[in-house]
Amino acid sequence: MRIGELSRRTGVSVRMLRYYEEQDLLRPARRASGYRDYGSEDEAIVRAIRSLSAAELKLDFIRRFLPCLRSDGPLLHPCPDLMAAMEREMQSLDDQIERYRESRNMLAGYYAEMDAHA
Amino acid sequence: MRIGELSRRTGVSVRMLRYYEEQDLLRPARRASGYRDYGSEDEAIVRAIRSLSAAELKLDFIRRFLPCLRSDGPLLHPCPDLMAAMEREMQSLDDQIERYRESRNMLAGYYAEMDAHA
DNA sequence: ATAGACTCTGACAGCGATGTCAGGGTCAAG
DNA sequence: CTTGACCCTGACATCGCTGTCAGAGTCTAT
Repeated sequence: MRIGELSRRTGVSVRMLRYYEEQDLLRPARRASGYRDYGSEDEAIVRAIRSLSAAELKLDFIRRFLPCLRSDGPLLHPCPDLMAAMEREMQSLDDQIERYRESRNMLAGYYAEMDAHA
Repeated sequence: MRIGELSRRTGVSVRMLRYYEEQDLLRPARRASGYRDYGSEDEAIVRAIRSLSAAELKLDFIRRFLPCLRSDGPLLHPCPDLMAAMEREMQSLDDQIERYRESRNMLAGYYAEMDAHA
């Protein structure tokens, strides 16, 4: 499929799809015309990328998961470096979640206070 | 106190303290020399700002809480606009937390898979 | 063949939070 | 009075992601 269709299907802008390629996250085939030609597995990849980057994982980091994400690709063998990076990343996600919780509570506190004074 | 001391106490860079002022979050007095002169309540404000912005609340939004944060200031009366904004913000924090959870789980899944293949 | 929708590349702009540098005052201790 | 630490302003740079624009092909349906 061409880029427009993939964009429609995934809700990711054409611009970003090109950017993903630039970042080496996608490698669509090219037609004679130069048009990008995406396979159906790319749709799943794009969705996975969105999920991961919705939690502020950098594309730089996500790229290292490509072998995991590509269903057809070789199984990712356990690379110690990558696993260590993942641990750090998970820890940092946990921390971030905790910070979000605190902020949420802080907001809720102010909110309740205001509400009481209403 | 001068800016350097406040910076040391809060762990916030001098640059950022000036930036906060630029964003109208702090309004230190000025000495004849032009030096900023912070009061002790500013320390608490800076900490609160850090907490809130650690959860990616924009300074633009945090600014609206200033009357809440300033202990000496007038009690914030319940402004419907602000309360609506807070609701949106809390909702968006909840969403964000959820996304982080999903990503964390996704990562954990990959991690476990790798570990199993080790 | 022509219009209209689609695609290409390349470049520049903007977000918000930060760092950093330059050129210049201020102040306290020796 | 000089030195060193501190402060001032203003500006430019960076990060990653995203939009947008321009100029130029491509493709499809009439």
